[in-house]
Amino acid sequence: MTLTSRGVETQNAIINSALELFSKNGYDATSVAEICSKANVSKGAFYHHFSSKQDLFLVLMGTWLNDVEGLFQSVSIGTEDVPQIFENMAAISGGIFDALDDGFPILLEFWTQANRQPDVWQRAVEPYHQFLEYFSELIQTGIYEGAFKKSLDPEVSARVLTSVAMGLLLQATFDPQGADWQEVTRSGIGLLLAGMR
Amino acid sequence: MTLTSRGVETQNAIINSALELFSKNGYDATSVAEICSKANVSKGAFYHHFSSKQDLFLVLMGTWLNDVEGLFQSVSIGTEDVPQIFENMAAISGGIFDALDDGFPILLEFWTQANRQPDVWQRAVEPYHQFLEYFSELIQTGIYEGAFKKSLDPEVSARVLTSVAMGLLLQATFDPQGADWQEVTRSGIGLLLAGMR
DNA sequence: TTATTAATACCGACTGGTCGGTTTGTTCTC
DNA sequence: GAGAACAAACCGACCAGTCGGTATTAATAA
Repeated sequence: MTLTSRGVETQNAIINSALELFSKNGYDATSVAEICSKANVSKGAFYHHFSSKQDLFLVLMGTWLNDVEGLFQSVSIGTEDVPQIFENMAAISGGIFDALDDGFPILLEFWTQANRQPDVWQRAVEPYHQFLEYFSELIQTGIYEGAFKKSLDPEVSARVLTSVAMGLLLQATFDPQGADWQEVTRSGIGLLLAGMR
Repeated sequence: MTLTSRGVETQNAIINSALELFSKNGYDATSVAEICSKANVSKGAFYHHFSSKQDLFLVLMGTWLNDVEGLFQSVSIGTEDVPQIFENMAAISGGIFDALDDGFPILLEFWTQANRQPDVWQRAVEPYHQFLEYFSELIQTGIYEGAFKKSLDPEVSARVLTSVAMGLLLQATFDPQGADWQEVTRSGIGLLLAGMR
């Protein structure tokens, strides 16, 4: 099963269309025909490249999670002060998701699908755990450097930090005009870091 | 347009079946026929009581949000120490959602639907804002009582607190076995309160 | 108490249309 | 010319919602 350059192009077209439609209307409410139409591609082409709608979803989720991981890794280079890293993350958190086109809605879609379909769940847990571990290690370093109090449990704190981030994104997506979310995010991370010192 | 006791019973049967199915499989993946079957009710009965599938969803969301509000109000009576109230909330947060049958998955469903359908959004914003206001007032009281530092912005802090709660529920639903979520919740609220003092 | 009326509650077959996926055949590309 | 890439017609299952008609229940009159 080789791949011509033309093939890769249509694959990308399908993936991009699907990303947009899934995040706007959800997995179930998005039809394969709709995806094909937006990608200027026939159904035959679709099922030549993907074995099913779910298959496309899994591929989509995989590539998206990879992209996110790359972006997050790139944030923490050049700085050694751990609290500063978290504050940097907070400062650009909006931008990170903007850079990924459709941002949080699609993550929410991944989340709900993973809660329902075991195969989706299995593909999502590992990146999720890796992400937590990355945070955990960062916090551990912070403790070692004396920036955080020694009684802190890195793993637990990592989950709390993740919670704040996810909760803020959830609210910001739901009610974008409701608050200055950049300010709320900055303040939230600030409160948490203050509690961790 | 009156209602016989028989009518109320079938209404409840439909609502309960729908609650279960919506939270398990989602709104789109749940068919009206499925709901009827589970409720031992015909399609005719369904459309006698609800004008559409969406209508049922809105009714369902309304009653659920009312129930949640009642539960949260009932938590804060009998105590005057504001930080203690939050710690109590954290302690019973798991129980609160257990008491509401299907807990967080259905809330997630409300959230995603509200992000997509304007009418759902409109019905959800008001309770959401009321909830935030309730938290905000609680924090304001805490500041007045000297439990929190004066530089704290009550509204912003309320949103941060909500974020932690939602983020924790999100993670706990996704990965129930991944951690001792009761402990993580306790610790998370603890960190936040420490930062607020 | 009983018969009548009317409104509520309900049934299930049916409809127009959409869905994910298949099939058959054509067109590119190497 | 061989296999990859694509197009479009097609299929059966399923969907939300409708409709003509039937029970059930409550109010009213005899």
